[in-house]
Amino acid sequence: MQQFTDSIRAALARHTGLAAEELKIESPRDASMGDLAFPCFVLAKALKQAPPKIAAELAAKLSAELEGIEAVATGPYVNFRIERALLGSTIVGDVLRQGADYGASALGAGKTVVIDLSSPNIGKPMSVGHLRSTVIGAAIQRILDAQGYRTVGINHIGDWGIQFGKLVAAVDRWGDTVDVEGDTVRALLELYVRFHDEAEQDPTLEEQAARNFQELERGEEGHVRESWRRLTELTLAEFQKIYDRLHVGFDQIRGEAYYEPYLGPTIERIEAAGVTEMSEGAEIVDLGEDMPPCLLRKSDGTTLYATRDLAAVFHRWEQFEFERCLYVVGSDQKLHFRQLKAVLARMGLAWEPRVEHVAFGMMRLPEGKMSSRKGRVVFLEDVLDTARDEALKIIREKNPELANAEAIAEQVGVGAVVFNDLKRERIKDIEFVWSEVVSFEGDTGPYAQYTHARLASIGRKAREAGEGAGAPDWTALEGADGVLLALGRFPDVLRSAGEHAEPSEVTSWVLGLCREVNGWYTNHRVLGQEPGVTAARLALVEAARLTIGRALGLLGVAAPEEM
RNA sequence: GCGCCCGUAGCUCAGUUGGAUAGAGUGCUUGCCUCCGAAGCAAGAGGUCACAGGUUCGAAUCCUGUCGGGCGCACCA
Repeated sequence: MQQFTDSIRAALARHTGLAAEELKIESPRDASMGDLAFPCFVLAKALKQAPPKIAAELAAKLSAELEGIEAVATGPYVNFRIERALLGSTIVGDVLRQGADYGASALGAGKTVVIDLSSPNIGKPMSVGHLRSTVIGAAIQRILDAQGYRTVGINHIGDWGIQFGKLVAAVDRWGDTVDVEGDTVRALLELYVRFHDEAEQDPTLEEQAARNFQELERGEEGHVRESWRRLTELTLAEFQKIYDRLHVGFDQIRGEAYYEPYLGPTIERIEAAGVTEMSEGAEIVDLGEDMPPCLLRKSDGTTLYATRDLAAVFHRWEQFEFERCLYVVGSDQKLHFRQLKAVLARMGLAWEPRVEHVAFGMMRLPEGKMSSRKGRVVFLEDVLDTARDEALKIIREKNPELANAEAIAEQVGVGAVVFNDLKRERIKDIEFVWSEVVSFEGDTGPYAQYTHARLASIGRKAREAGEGAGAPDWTALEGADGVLLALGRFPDVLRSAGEHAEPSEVTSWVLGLCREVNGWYTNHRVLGQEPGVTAARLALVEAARLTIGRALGLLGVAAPEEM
């Protein structure tokens, strides 16, 4: 596809005197008008002519010199129509030649992108809210990987803070009433809630918690640290089961505790930049009128979240000299990241713009905001299980002979949940509605998986029948324009999705491709045609299957051959 | 109160970074399984792009204001 836009751009540049990069080539609103379009408004001022006149003149000149591309003026637009057989052979050829690499590029060669994703808290359950950071971050990482970036996915575990003093105190008192070893997360949640309930009557609890955390901060290798370490390990092991189901891995798993030794030097570094001051007994960086100051050290001398994040970002810069450092964190923390960046800016660090908060909308329940304290949460594990069970039910009904039904139900169910989370623009809030999450029809992951399975099935049948050999007759792809153009757009979609850190660009594109493919093959039979016709259509089927599978893979959704 | 984000079909969302007659899914009403998998396809109805101004050849898109919703606002993370 790129070759067509390139040659059109080059020809336009020759005739208009504008630089090729300035010429915006877009798609016509109505596909019947052409494959590509150039609006002539930009030239009107310079040439002092009406856009329709410019379009007519350009069309005449370009038609003559572009091989295989017809240029027609429609009002103020020049519309380009690529010769059908050429379009088909070029795009299908590109896809099949590049195979699983189609859409990949070397855009990011030699550049590193650090991605902070998932980042659950020890002692709290992984809710459907954490799902967002995990699947959005992982999709962004895969999309950037495909463009040649070196990516470093970091799971920044919340394993520090006063709540661990509370947790250790609670386990010490009531640990034997719950199953900490076997069902860690639920047990710790129960203890945490109990701690807060009983602390209202018993002030010694808060005192104990504070002593515990102080011991932890001192770095003392005693009972508290031992207990903290054990709870962390048990929780992480439980989280790992979910990461396995989501097929998400990390290059680094680091708790906030990792940065403890760096906190002192971090504060010294900020002090050395001359931007710190004391205010109400706390050490702060003043950030002007626009936002509250950033607190580095509380009046009792201990550090805060922001201090640890600053330590982490310095550490990451020194380790990687990243091109971008992406924080896939909910939009409720926007102010925090604005402050973080403002501190870096005040320090005069040139790399500050490379730090980006990739914010995403909040997951809300119909009855209100989620709250683990009020028991108003949906556990991710339950969601995945329910979706898997629902998928299995449908498989038993629609495809009872399917081998490995359980394994495929897992792929479909988890795929539905993941895809649903990546479907809309990430900044938008989501209301969690069960019926939407376990829906497998329309704009859903299973719809894309189904399309993939159908295409795979046609390919299988062709191999069994020994069809598809011989020279393709590319004119047999008439009516497949929508599929071809969608396939041709894929590399651009990936680039844009990476640039914007926006996986939804890939989901909505792949749904569009699937819609085109489904429409096409219900009207154009592949098998049992003239050999040239079957060969061409089969090649398109294979190209579409590969690309859909590839796109789903980047999103973290499995693409089964049968379902 | 202040700041940031969101507002497009009954509902959930796209809308090619300012371009042509605003599109999907879902729900509703229909039609299609002797024909490569009906988790599918096709058709119909459904819109003052929250509202009011402004910027220009052109605005759902940019600016200002209003309304509605979400999130946040120094010693939690």
